[in-house]
Amino acid sequence: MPELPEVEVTRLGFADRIAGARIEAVRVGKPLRWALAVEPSELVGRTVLEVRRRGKYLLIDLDRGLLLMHLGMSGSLRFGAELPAAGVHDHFDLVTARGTLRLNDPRRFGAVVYAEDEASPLAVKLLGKLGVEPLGEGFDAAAFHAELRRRKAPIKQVLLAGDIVVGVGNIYASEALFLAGIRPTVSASRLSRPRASRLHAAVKEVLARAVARGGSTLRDFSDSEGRSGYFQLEANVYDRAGEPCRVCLTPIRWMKQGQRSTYFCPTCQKY
DNA sequence: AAAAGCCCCTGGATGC
DNA sequence: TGCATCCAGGGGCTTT
Repeated sequence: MPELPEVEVTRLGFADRIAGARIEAVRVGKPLRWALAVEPSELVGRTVLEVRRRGKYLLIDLDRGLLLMHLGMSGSLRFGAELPAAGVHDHFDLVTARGTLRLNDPRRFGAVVYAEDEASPLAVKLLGKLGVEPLGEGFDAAAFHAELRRRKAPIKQVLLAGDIVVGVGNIYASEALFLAGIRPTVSASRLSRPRASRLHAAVKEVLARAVARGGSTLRDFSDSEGRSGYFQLEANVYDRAGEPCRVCLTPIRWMKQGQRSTYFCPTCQKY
């Protein structure tokens, strides 16, 4: 579920409130993708400094060490002073003096991992190969084009890989390519400078817009206060197979690319 | 180095 | 109603 917009909306919902809070207890449920890598009791007494985001990871800085969190496919975070008793899919609780941060993740592709610092081997393994932040200063159209020219894989899969630019998942890859008028199957290396530029702008636009709409709620995404997102209501192609294109009325097409669904308009995205 | 497949796991929708 | 199949916002790991 969570791509950059959902992760960022989640972060914005609790970062300010948890900053400065002392950790009172840590509860772990079923195993997530990786082990926590620290004894939960060792975190008690530490203080949360701030919450950052890198790609789809959340980085929770403590006065010593940090927690790396990932929501996987089905994860969501809640933060509140009076959460109900933990349910079967609540697999991590960070209980602080200001409230509890709780990870709910039915499929358990998500993760919570402790690292002493960002240079630790574990943190480097997870964060080291990430591309640039699409909403930051480092996302440059010319550099983006230069990177794309080195890749022969289909542009959709190159966007998804996250090693050139981070945060673009399955929804927003399809949406950005629609906005840019680019067929998802074209080799990244064949995009001209102007077309790469359009894609660069489309990625920024679609992600920023999705953040403003509170993300996309297709099944179960909700933010740290349980609120749904609304971007899905203005999706042009994602999950709209067979429905008319909002621009030209051609039925939206569905296909598989590397085990993931891709949606596109065969008319607006001719090549 | 890059690309393609394979998994991890649970639950909802669909079809017979 | 029951059961099988397919699909789902990700991404690390292994193999070509």
